[in-house]
Amino acid sequence: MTHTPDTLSDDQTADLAEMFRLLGDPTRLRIVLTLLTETVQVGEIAERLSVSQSLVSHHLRLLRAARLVRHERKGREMHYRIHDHHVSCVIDDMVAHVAEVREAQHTAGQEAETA
Amino acid sequence: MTHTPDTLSDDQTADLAEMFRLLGDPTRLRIVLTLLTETVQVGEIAERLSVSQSLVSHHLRLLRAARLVRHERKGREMHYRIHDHHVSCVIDDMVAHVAEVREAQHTAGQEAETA
DNA sequence: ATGATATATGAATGTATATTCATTTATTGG
DNA sequence: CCAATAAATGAATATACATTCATATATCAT
Repeated sequence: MTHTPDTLSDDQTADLAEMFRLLGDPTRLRIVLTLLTETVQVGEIAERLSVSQSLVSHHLRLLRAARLVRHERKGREMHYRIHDHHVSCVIDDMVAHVAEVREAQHTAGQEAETA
Repeated sequence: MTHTPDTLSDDQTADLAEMFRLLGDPTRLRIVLTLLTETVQVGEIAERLSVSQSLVSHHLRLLRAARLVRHERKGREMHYRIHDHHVSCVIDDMVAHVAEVREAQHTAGQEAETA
């Protein structure tokens, strides 16, 4: 059911947590979602998400370091895109999970989430 | 390449970020990893990870609310396990990503991570 | 009922970090 | 070279939240 070895090294576990943590911030996640299907330059990301260019840059630096996104210079512009399909997969799976949870919650009506 | 619609509702995006955030804490992630292949009771999780029972309980509550894990009472014990295969998939994919990043970093030698 | 075990909860706190603002570094065109 | 545009960086701050400690709830055995 899972290919993940049940024992990961401390380093691997830390890296894994760090990746998830990076996607765990709403602004940063929205940036990643923006880059999921397109290559977009910094200024336009900021514009689309209505956040400051500075903030986008700060976040992109972290996302780059974790290789969640790639960048390439085109003149004065920096073009960013998702790093690879693993990242897309992770997000796809999580979107599916969220969808299921929401469905379950609707089905369950207004009961407490976890009884 | 991705099935994720490029426009998610604000709520969906928030939920998505919340899920990732939950996996983004090292302790909480280790708890989830523990439950990836087995059903384990609270006390034993605490023991295996060498953290307090209280802390494990606090984390499990959050993981439960997000339906990242399920629980079932067996006498005085609470048995926890991963909620569903989506969660396993997310982790598998991310493990693969981390593995690739590490490989790339080795290959690249000691250059700066993002030039 | 009582004591013992397993888990959950609440409040308090220190730390990590998202965001802002000001500034700096690149790159292009004149 | 200069001005203009695009992006990156550093420092400062306010806030969120992981952890601890003390206590409460639940279940079982006697």
